[in-house]
Amino acid sequence: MSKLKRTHTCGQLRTKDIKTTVNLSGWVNSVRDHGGLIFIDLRDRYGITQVVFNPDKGKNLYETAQQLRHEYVVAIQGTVSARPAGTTNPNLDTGEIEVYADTIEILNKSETPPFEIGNESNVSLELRLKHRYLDLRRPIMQKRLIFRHKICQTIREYFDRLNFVDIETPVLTKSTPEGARDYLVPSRINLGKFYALPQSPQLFKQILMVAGYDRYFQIVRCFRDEDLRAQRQPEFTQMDMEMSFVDENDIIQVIEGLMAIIFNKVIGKKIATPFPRISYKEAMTSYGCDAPDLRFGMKIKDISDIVKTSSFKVFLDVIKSGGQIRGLNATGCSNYSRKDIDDLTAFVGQFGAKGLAWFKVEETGLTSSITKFFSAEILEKIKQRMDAKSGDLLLFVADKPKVVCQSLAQLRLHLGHKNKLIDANTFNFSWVVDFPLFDYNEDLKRYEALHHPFTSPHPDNLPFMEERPLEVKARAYDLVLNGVELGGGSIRIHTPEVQKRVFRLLGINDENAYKKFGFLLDALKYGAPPHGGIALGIDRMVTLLSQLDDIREVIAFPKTQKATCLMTDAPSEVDAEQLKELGIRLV
RNA sequence: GGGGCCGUAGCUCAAUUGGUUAGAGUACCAGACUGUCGAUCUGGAUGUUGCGGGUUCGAGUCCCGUCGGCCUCGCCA
Repeated sequence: MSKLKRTHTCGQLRTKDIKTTVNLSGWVNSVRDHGGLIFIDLRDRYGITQVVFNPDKGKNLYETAQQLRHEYVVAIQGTVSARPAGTTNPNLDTGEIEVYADTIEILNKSETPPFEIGNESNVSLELRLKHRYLDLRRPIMQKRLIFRHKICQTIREYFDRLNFVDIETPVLTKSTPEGARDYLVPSRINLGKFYALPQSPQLFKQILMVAGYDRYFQIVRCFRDEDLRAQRQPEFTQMDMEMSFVDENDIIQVIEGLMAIIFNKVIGKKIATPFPRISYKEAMTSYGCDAPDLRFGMKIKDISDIVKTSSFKVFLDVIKSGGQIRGLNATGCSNYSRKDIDDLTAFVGQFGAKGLAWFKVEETGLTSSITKFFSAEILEKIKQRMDAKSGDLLLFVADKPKVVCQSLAQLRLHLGHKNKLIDANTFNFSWVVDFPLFDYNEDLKRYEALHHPFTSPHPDNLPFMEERPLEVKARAYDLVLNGVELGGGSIRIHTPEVQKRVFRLLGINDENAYKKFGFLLDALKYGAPPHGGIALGIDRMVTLLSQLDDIREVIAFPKTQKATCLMTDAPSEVDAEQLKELGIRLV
């Protein structure tokens, strides 16, 4: 260890410290060698301080200073001095002062780094991930991870104050059907058997409610073995909580309070609560998705009823086969060229839409290559339905509801960004509520849980659950921020009877249910209190609050799109001996 | 599993319809310089054009394959 134990950080010294002797430690950010005078910027995570080396202070000192290069780690001792008039640096918090070095110790040298440790990063993500220790050394990355820490710390303080208990749940647990693909871990002691890494601690937190803990929370890692996206990593972090003796509003209130305090303490902003609530049906009808971005309008409208009397075969065929015609008003976009519209058509094509019908709104009325199929009366009705004014462009998709929803939802976002309708500085929270409990999977020909199989049906719907499953409402709620699902939760089923009924509807017979979820069904038998909770994606939350769009920017060691770690080279092959012990043979 | 974009000096990029010795900025190295702070000035060194094959008189450029990174559809209760 250095004899020069640091007394201050590199972001700390001010004019009031002038004439004191200090020790600083840090990384050499830059060297400016004037021959007879050497300046270095010394950096640590608190800031940058300029250190001056003068040959008058001794030959050894000066010769050592001449050896300094980028990212050398040094400790110096020196005197804090006012900078001469005209040489202060307003860009540095410490720019009024500098430290005249008396002693320097090179604690470690550094090879020339593969990229510069500045705030500007033109460097490829690939290189950043490979040398993540250097990337994370950049002030901007340190700021992001510290920001994340502060959010997590605020969450912990908040829940602690409300009497929640932080309880750890297993990482080696049981593989369950449905949901995402599990990451599996072979068991050496039980050859041929596997643990799964948790997709979430869902069942454990419910069990904790049965155990009487009443209020649980955890900031916890979750794992899902699915393909990656900019917003999706195979391992991610959730703020997970569960409460007993509550209804939807209790959970919602606690989370609104949490978000308000995070904004207040971490960002210094006030946000209005309660957050608006929008039904799943309204979200799908007006925005085409269950996590609508409410920062701008451009709502989706249905014109199926209007155009069913037209002679446009494309529309008529779609209606006949149970589809719909919906569209949106691209306000002020009637100047779009043929190519612009072709591009939009290609855009919706990737979501399954076979085409994009369009009308330009002009003073004289609607113009398009397909107006001849529509009577003047129909065109007028379309214009009214779409609130169209001269200069607008109306875009329609005709297809199955699912395709229409997805392509219009994406088109709406696309146009919102393209036409700069979205204020990037607003934080728009909302709750999406009144979800259906079940969804019908056409491919598998069976019902699936929209949320998860432990979500409570609305009690009023229990009598007809088996007869009309799709009409059953779930006691579920999703928190949406700027069009991104931050998380979701529900009031859970707390009786074995209802839980078994839901399993049966999902095609899980009692025998299988016991095999997979017996511990839950058993637990529900022994006095399970009514309970519910929610989980929020921390990575997404931090990303959005940092106004970034890639969760890798707020995760210290993220994986690539192929789910590898470029720094450690995980996953990697293992010794034949290791496989043998596990009873595993590669095929 | 499908579709798309990208890969040239340590880094970020350029290189005309395929054309002669693959360049620039920056970083790096050396020298000069006592008030710089993106220091400056002078000089220098730096390439398996990801890899393999093909087309061609000639390939960084075109084609096929492969590896890697990214975006996306499916997938993600």
